[in-house]
Amino acid sequence: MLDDRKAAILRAIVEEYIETAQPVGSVAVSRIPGLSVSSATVRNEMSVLERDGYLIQPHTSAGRVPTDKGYRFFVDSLTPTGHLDREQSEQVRTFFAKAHGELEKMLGDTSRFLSGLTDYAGVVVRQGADPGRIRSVQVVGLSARVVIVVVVLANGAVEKRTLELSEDVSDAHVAAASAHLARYLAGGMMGHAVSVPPTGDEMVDGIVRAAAESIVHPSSGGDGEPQVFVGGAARMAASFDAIGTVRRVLDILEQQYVLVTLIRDILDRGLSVAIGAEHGVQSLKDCSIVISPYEVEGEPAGTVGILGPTRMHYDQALAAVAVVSKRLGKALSEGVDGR
Amino acid sequence: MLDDRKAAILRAIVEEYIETAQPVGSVAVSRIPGLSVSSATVRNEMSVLERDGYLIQPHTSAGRVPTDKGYRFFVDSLTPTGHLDREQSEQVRTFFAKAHGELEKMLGDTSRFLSGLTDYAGVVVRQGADPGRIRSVQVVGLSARVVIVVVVLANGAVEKRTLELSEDVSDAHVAAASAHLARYLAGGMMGHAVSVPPTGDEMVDGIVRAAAESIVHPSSGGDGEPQVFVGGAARMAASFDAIGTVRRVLDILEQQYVLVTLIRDILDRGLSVAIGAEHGVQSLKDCSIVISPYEVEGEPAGTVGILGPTRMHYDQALAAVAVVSKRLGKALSEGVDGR
DNA sequence: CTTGGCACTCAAAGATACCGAGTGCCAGCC
DNA sequence: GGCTGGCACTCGGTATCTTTGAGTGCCAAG
Repeated sequence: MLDDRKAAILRAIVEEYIETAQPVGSVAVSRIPGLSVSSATVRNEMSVLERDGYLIQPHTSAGRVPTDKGYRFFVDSLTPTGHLDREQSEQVRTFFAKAHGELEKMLGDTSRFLSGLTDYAGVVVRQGADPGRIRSVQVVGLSARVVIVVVVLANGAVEKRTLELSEDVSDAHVAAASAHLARYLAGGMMGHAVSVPPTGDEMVDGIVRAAAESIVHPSSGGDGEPQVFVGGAARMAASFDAIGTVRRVLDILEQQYVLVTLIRDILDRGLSVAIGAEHGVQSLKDCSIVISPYEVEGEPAGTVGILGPTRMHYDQALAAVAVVSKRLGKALSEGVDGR
Repeated sequence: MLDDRKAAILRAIVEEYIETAQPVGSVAVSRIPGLSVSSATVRNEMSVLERDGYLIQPHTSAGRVPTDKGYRFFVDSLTPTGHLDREQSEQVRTFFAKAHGELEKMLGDTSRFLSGLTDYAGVVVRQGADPGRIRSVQVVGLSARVVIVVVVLANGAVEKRTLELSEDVSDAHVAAASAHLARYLAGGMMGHAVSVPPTGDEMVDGIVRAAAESIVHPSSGGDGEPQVFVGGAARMAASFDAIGTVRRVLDILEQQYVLVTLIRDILDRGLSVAIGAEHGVQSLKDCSIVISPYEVEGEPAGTVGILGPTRMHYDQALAAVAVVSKRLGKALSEGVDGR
């Protein structure tokens, strides 16, 4: 749809604009090596590219700036090298060598690390259902009607669900339910249906049913919702000079629900990059998101991503996100750090 | 140290400046009701206040702006009404009526709520040691050398500590240690020393000792460090117009360690407000912090606070922070929401 | 001690001119 | 037909200068 020369010109303009944040003029483009045409020719091509919606002019007598469509073409035509430069690879290596600690801490650290690596904001979303193998289940009574279910997964994650029961239960009931659940759920997978046979005691079975339900159905109760970790939000401030833009973007970064929806949306569309207004969020029209899901033990467990200005270094961002998601998945699959 | 008239003039200037963010001139001050002096007199007084370090002039032929010392005088002379206005009280009521869920979620929500209430950034710090009564202790093996200790507290909080042992242990050892710890620690207080008698089995005792240590000594292992929740960081962007300032402040808000140290420092000095450069953090020289510790079941459990520009509405901030810390402590003391 | 008066200062806001990067278009050339 | 050099034109950005007015400091008189 774009002949070679137009494509080359468009790519050059996008690259130049990403680098300088200044509208790109025909003379600058005509100077790129490998394209030996005069600036007049470039001008003609550029005006076609503008007519077709790949570029716009901020005003007459200024150079051109890529539109979302222009960036999209650029990103799609990117040969995914998937390689970081030497220094960055080194950073990734040291980070994951040192990475350790609780799951949440690890994910938070990863978001900050991603941000430092790319100089944009880093995001890590942990999907609600942790697909780990259940290592232990325990029910603890807090008051006459409230019990808490604590599940320890093989990777060291601890899930808790607070349950409110419909009638008072005794400590003996709770203990019986705890033992019963432990017997039937240990070794199973979090979020998978498991049938737990009744014990015969109606009180105990009530607790067992509620607890099993809360484990199988991640959305019910507890912190079953996805967790979001945002790191390096401050770096967004450096990417924009309009204070209003910064504010709007930070605002979105705090609304975890919006972020999660947004990321899920991009994944559902089979994309790994969303540019400017492609995602529906008005406040992020000057931003792009680059994401990559990660898997723990072969099961999708979450997503890592980067939020930056539309004029971001897509190649680096894509590579960074890909590498980090892979390493993160691997690190988490290995279970706790001590092994 | 300041006569009545100077104090009145200084207060008027601070109030006016907080309201308008513009240097305050002598004419504006001379118009305040209750002070019937001419602008010339005010000018004389103002030049004395400047000499004494309460005010500065951005440049000749501009009005005056309060210094940190000026704000300090203002804050110290504030009669603490401790009352929020009608609408805000209403907001606090509804928030705490609806507030529920996991402890972490609750604290995060509180930080966001504080931010919404005051229009500055909200901060909640949870001190490392949760002083709750221990409801249950369990040790779960993750691999041959790694075990995780899960403690459920009476208020529904779940603490975990990952331990790496010096030698391989069997499941039987872990189970024995778990049972032994449960017997001796249940009912005790988190963070308090408890003597657990040896079992005689050296393997089991090794686990028991390590686990007990991690519970008693909150700093060792696990997520014993204080947790920080920051809400409404985006609102900081509205308070400043220099993009650099916004960046620096956001940066600090992400460095949890700095925040914790800073807040502890203020508390140690017996203050509840730190203005501008009073705290040592250079990046926050244009910010003030208003804090108030909260207690759960009579024991200090953390701190809530607000970070805003030095020209913040101190009376409202102080009242908001005081009310929220009290209500938060109460809400957490009541234990889980279901009761 | 207070006050009105007055000269002085200086940032901010306009006004004006200029510069130059960049465009569009055209006529000539390959 | 497509490419190119040339040229007139546009228009945002910068620099310079002026004006304006809020605000000060000081002084002499009340």
